[in-house]
Amino acid sequence: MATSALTAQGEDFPRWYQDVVAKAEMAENGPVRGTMVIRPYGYALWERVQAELDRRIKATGARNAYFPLFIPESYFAREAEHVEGFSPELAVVTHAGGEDLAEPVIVRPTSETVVGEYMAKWIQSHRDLPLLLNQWANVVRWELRPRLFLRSSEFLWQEGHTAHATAADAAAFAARIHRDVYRDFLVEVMAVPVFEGLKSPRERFAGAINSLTCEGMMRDGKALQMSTSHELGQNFARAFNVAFQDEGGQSSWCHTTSWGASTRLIGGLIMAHGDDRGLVVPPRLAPVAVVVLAVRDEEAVEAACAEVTAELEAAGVAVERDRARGSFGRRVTDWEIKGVPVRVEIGPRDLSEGVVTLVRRDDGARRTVARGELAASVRALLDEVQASLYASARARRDAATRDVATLAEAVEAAQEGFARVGWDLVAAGGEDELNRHAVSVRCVQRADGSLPASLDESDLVAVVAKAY
RNA sequence: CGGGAAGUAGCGCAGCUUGGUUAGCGCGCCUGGUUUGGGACCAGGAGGUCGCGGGUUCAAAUCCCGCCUUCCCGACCA
Repeated sequence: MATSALTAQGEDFPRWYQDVVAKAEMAENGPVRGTMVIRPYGYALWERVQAELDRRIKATGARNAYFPLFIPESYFAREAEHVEGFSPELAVVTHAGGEDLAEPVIVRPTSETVVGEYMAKWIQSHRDLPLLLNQWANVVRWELRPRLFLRSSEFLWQEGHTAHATAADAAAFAARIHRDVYRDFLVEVMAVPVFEGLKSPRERFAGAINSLTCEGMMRDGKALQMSTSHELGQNFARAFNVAFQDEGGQSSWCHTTSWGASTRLIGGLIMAHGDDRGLVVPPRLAPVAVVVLAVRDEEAVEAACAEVTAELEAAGVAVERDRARGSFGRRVTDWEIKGVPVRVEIGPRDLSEGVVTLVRRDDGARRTVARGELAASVRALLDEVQASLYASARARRDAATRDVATLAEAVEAAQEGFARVGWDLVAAGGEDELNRHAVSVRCVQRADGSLPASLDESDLVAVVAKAY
């Protein structure tokens, strides 16, 4: 057996991450610093993320629309915190069409401003509310320290924007998106257990009055924000005159929300489940859930592979037949790096016994099943793998999370994983102390781990960690 | 943007300290053959402005200066 194709996680985690991204043929750097070329396999994963999120987003009643890439610079100036938060990472077009522009144009880092402008036109009456929009788009935030999928100067995402008549309605909708779109997707599809909670005022989105987050734990113990949902209060409505008349003819500002998840989720997928053999993709997310491999290049074996592939396809399984040349071991390794959850291996021995061999990517366990039970066995095995990935991610996360009583203990625990410490302690000046040690407040939650209604609740707990 | 490390074939590297024939090695790639139940082997072959620009020198991958890029740590962030 040859040496590993990848740097071991324990040896150098960031290097391992890069190796996986490269060797699984997911993405590479673009010619301009911070840009990313997403290769077909990486994009197929993103398309699965899109499909699952889009379905859930539409189920909430939101509809897709598209707003322009270019935003007038003046829009940003209208919301003070927003412009302050984003100005360091804006890309600005000052020259186009062969001359200097009268007003510079911002390449969107997010679209609250331009959406606000059009919401104002579209909303007159309480009957126009709620207005529930989503867009799939690229955005640009100039990054000083780019990293494929995790931090690139241009990335892909969805951003939802909604307008409501009341603060309570806006808050309820943001919570619904958080729960029914993001948390449900992360847990049920991506098999990533999440810490959910509210962002501390310091970690909040620029211009929001409240931010909800799903935080995942990566296999090196660091945190990754997987999604955010923001209550924007009336801040943007005021800045863009998004107003409506109620039943009594009274005019008031709308309450808006925004919420997003990005290609960063692919980075989270890699780091939440990946192991020393490469990527590990949960079956429900996998663009290829099953790969069928011929152990030997023999006619009868190839014919059986073709039959099995067709049978699984007919059974609704995302199956691909391995067509690569080279030794069996090499082909196996290549599919392992790509994280395909289940392999069907067929060789002469299987043929003579009327069985096929099924191998799990996550634990390497193999079993043989009768040809007649193939489709049912594969489906059951995929469900098993899905459940098992979530369970082991959950076990790792719980083992690396400590409840502590002091800031010093929290900093110490954050060297290896997450710490849960009283929010009162953190809010009373403790956040500076944590930040000095590169530890940040990932979210604030109730003691039982549930989502609080506001930071004003008593006995809240801060989940703190080092973060990507 | 601050601190550190590095740029030599598609990828990973050696050579640089002490300047001097035709710049090497592994993987990958191409051709042919033998192989294939966990990263196969043999034979032949292609592939290089040594990151870019300038300087020193009879002579620069090697020494000097500037710039660019990448990676790590920090600040910022989805």
